[in-house]
Amino acid sequence: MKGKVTSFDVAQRAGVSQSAVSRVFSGASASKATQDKVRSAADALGYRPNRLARGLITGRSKIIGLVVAYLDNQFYPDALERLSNVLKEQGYHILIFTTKGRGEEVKQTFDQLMDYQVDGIIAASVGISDELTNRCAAAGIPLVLFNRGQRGGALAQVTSDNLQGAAKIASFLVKGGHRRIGHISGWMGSITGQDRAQGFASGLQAAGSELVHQIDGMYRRDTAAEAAETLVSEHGCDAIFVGNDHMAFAVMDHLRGAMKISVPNDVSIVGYDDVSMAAWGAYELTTLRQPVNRMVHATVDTLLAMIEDADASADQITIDGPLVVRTSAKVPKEN
Amino acid sequence: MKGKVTSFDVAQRAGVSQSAVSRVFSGASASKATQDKVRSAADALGYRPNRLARGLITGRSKIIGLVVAYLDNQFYPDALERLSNVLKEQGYHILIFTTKGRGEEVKQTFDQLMDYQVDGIIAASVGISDELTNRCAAAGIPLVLFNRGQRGGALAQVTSDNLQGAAKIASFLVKGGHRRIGHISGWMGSITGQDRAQGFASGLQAAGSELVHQIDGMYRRDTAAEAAETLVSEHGCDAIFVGNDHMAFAVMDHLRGAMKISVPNDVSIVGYDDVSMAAWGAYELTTLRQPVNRMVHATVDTLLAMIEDADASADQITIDGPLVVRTSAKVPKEN
DNA sequence: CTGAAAGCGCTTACAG
DNA sequence: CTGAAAGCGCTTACAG
Repeated sequence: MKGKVTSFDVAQRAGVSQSAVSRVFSGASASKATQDKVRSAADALGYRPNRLARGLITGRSKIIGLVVAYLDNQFYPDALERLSNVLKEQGYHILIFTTKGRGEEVKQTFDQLMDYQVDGIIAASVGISDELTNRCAAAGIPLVLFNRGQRGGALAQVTSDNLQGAAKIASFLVKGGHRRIGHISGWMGSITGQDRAQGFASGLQAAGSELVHQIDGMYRRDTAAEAAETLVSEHGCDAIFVGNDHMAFAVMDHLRGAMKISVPNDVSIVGYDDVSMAAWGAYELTTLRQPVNRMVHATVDTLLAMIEDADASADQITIDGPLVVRTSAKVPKEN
Repeated sequence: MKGKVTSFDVAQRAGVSQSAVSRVFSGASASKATQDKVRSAADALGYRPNRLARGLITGRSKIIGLVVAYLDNQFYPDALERLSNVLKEQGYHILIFTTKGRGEEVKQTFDQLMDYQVDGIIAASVGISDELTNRCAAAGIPLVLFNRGQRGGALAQVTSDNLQGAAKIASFLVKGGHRRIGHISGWMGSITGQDRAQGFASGLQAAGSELVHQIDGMYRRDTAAEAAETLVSEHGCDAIFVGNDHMAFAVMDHLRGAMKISVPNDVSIVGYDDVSMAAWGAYELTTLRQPVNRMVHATVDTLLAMIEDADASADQITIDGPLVVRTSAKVPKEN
C-alpha cells in the first residue's frame, strides 16, 4: 500500500488544512490561491479523492447497478455500451450483474446491489417482483426497467412501442400479400412478449387478416427454430413474425438449412429490434428498429432525475421505432 | 433515506455492542448466543453491512474493474458474462468500462477505476501503456490482460496459444489442397494480431506452402470485407484465414453477397475464436476455438492470487484450443 | 475564505 | 468472548 496518498498528505504539502483540500476537490468554495496550492500539491503527489470515502459521507456512491439477463442477444451488449458511455458523462459507472434466473437469484442480486450502495438500478429485461420493488423503494433506490415493462406497478420504465411496432409489421405482411401468417412470440411471461403478440394479432385483424397460429419462442434459439418448423409444416405459414431478431436468425437458419425453404420466396420472416446483425448479408432481416440510443438516453435521464429528486415521478416512456425493410420478407407491391 | 439501518441499530435491538454485530458479519469469532441474537435482530431489521464502509477500512472494495474495447464482437459479452459469474462466486463484482480509444481515453478510464478503489483490473483487448502499468503497480492494484498479450513487460496475462492455433489452421488449409492462401490479420498493432499472423505464416512454410498475401483487417468488418475482395480478385486466393470470427462473418457475407463467390467451393474461410455465431447455420464457420471458460478461470485465479498476495508472480498463461471443423472450408481428404 | 471537529458505517487491535 | 475506542478517508456544518 505505498501509493495511498490522502487529503492530509496534500494538505500538508500545500500548507493548508485538510478541509481546504476537500473543498477544492468537492467543488465547494475556496480562494484562487488555495485552489492553486492544493492542485499543484495534489498533482505532485498524484492525489485523487477516494470515492468510497466520499460516497460513505455523501450517501452517493456514483455507482449504478445494471442487471441484465441476455447478453447473448446482441441488443444488450449494445445497450450496455451506450448506457455505460452516457452514464460516464454524468460521473456514474456501472456495476454489472448478470442473471438468467428469476425469483431467488434475482433477489440475491438485489441484495448484493444494495450492499454496494448503488445510487440507482437499471433492470434490462429481468422480471422484478413486487417484493423487490418495495425493497428498492424502502431503501430509497430508484429503479428503472429497460426494455421490459411491468403491469400494474407505477415503476419507471422505458420500452419501445411494442403494440404499435408489432401492428406495423402486421400491416406490412398483409400488404405484402401473405395469406397464412404466424407468430413466434417472445416469452409470454414477459410483457414485451405479450404486447408484441397482442399488437400483432390486432394489427392483423385491422388489416383484414388473422393470426393462423402462435407459439412461444421463449427468447430461445432452439425453441424458436422448432416453432418455425411447426408453423410452416403443420400450419402452412407463408410469413412469420418472430418476437425478436435473436430468435429470427435461428428461424432463418433452420428454414434455409434443415428445411431447405427459401426466405423470403417460400416464407417471409420479420424480426424485432434491428440489432447490428440484422443488416448483415447472411440475414438482411426486415425488422422493427428499437431506437436504442433514445431508449438509453431516456433511461438515464429518468434514473438521474429520480436520484436527484426522490419525489420525481416514475416516468413510463414509450419510444416509437420504424420498420426497417430489408430482404427477408416480401415487400408490398407499389401501385 | 428511511431504510438505512446500521450495525448500531442491530446492536441495540440485539442487546449487544456494535462491535459484536460487526464480528458476526465479518466472520470473526463470536459466541453462538451472540450470533443468534445478532442474526435475528439483523433479519428483523433487514440489515446488511455497507460494503463501502467496510471497504474503506479493510482496503478491499470487492470491486474488479473490467475495461473492454469490443463489445460488438460476441466473444467479449460472452467472456464478460462468465467473468461476472466466476467473480461473483468469490464475492467480487465488476465495474465495467468500455473504451474504444487508445492513449488518453484509456488513461482517464484508469483514473476513474482507481477512484473507485478497485481491488484489481482486467483489461480485455485494450492496450496498456507502460505508464499505466506503473501506476497500477504503484497503487498496488493487480492487473491482468485478458486475450491480449503485451511484449516485454512482466504483465500477468492469459491468452490462447495464438502461434500454435494459427499454425494448426495453416496445416489444415494446406492439407485441404488449397494453393493460394491469404490472411486477413487482426489489428497488427496488437500482439494477438501479430502472433496469429506469424504463427500462420510459419505454419504455412512448415507445411511446404507459403503465404500469398496478407492485409490488416483492423478487427473491423468493413476493412475485412474489402481485404477479402482484394485477396480474391487481385491475388487469386482460394483460402483465407481471417484473424477472428467477427471479421470472418463479414468476409463470408461479402464474398457470397456482393461477389457471388461460393464458400467453400470457390474460397475457403477459417476464423478464430469460435464464438457462438460460428455454429449458426448461416456461417458454419471452421474456426479455432478459444476456450473461454478456461481463459476466464485462469484470469480470475491469477487476479485473485495477486490480490491476496502482493508478491504473487504475474503469470503469463497460454491456453491451447482445438480447431473446430465446420463447412466454411474444404476439408482434407481422408486416405 | 478557512480550520478544527464531528461524523459517514464499518473493522480491528486493545483491555477486560 | 466481549465492549469501548480508534481510525479508514473523506464532507460539511460551525465558528472565527
